[in-house]
Amino acid sequence: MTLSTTKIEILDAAQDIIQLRGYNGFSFADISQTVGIRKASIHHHFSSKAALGLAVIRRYREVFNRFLSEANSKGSTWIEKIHQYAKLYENTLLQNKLCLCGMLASDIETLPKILKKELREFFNDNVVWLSNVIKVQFKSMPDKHLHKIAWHIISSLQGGIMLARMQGQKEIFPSIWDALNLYLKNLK
Amino acid sequence: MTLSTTKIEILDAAQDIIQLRGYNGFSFADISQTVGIRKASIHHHFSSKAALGLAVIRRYREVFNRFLSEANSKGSTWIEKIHQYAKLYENTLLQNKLCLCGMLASDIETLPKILKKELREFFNDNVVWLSNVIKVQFKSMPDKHLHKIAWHIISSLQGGIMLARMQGQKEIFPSIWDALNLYLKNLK
DNA sequence: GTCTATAGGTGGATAGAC
DNA sequence: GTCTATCCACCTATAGAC
Repeated sequence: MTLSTTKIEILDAAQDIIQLRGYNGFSFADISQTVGIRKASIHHHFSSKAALGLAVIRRYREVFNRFLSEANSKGSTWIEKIHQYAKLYENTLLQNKLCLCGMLASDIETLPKILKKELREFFNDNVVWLSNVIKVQFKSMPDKHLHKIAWHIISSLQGGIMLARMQGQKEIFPSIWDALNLYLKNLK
Repeated sequence: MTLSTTKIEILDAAQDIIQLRGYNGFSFADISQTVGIRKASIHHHFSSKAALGLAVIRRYREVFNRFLSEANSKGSTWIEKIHQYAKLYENTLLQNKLCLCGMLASDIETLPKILKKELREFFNDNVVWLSNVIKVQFKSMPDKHLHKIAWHIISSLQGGIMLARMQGQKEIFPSIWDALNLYLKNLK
């Protein structure tokens, strides 16, 4: 499926604003200004705010999963793979943004139902990927335990990016990776 | 300072809604309905939305700090103290809410300046408390390292509560405490 | 201290011309 | 596919009666 330039620009603008200010902090007026079209014209491309939000999450999820696949094929150690995963968060922080889905996770109670579903699937993908990465090292570890570790990794990184940005001290984030790294190396 | 009943009810309602839906998801209309007074009457107690928000954070911070002081005087081990800290988050999750300040941390880009300042001080208090608790066990550990560990604990718990609520799987949270516990026990 | 009434702004969304 | 014009709901905030 090919997207028109305008459609992509709208998606880009919407994603940017959501990662910066959250779902309730983004409006058609903001996008209108960034893209350079009128509010009414956005509705030609996306029927509603929810439809636009859904499209943003879907695209983000696809891009994210493509990154994870590629990280897999690079043949590095399990720790290096998780470090690449962490770097993804750090790059986001350096743009003063949160992970799109981390931001939406805290907005969950105000989201249209269809967005909640897509959001949970994004995190399921993440848990599955991390679990598989860890499993290579700990072959006999039960899935339940693998998932626990995966959720801990995601929680630390999502919390870390959120707090480092809030505090205006980006150096907080790398130190969280250090701690996480120590935790992973002591696993058995 | 004594607060009138109405004032307290307004603070309670505002805090509840912010912990559930965030700063941009809370309105005078919501509070009006919960407390049972008209929107205009709220302005008699709090001059603006920002003033109300600030009062909510200040009170939360005070209550939180009182809890931390009490936890200190209970003479339990350092791990038990941090576990009590984690329990505080778990109780919040069981009400389907986020930590007030965790929620506001993700809303940071949309907050009035005065709220940002108070928010950062809340987290500074938390870092100081955790650092002091850990220092009892690791007396020669440099402050910088203590702060790293503190930020990691806060990040995991804030991220954990956010994700467990989002996923609708509250059992994710205790498993994050397990991981954190393992991390702490391997510190040296 | 609470009310009604209202101002002035912004939100998402729609109709219809071009 | 983009525009103008408009709708209605909701927002924070204020004036002034009671």
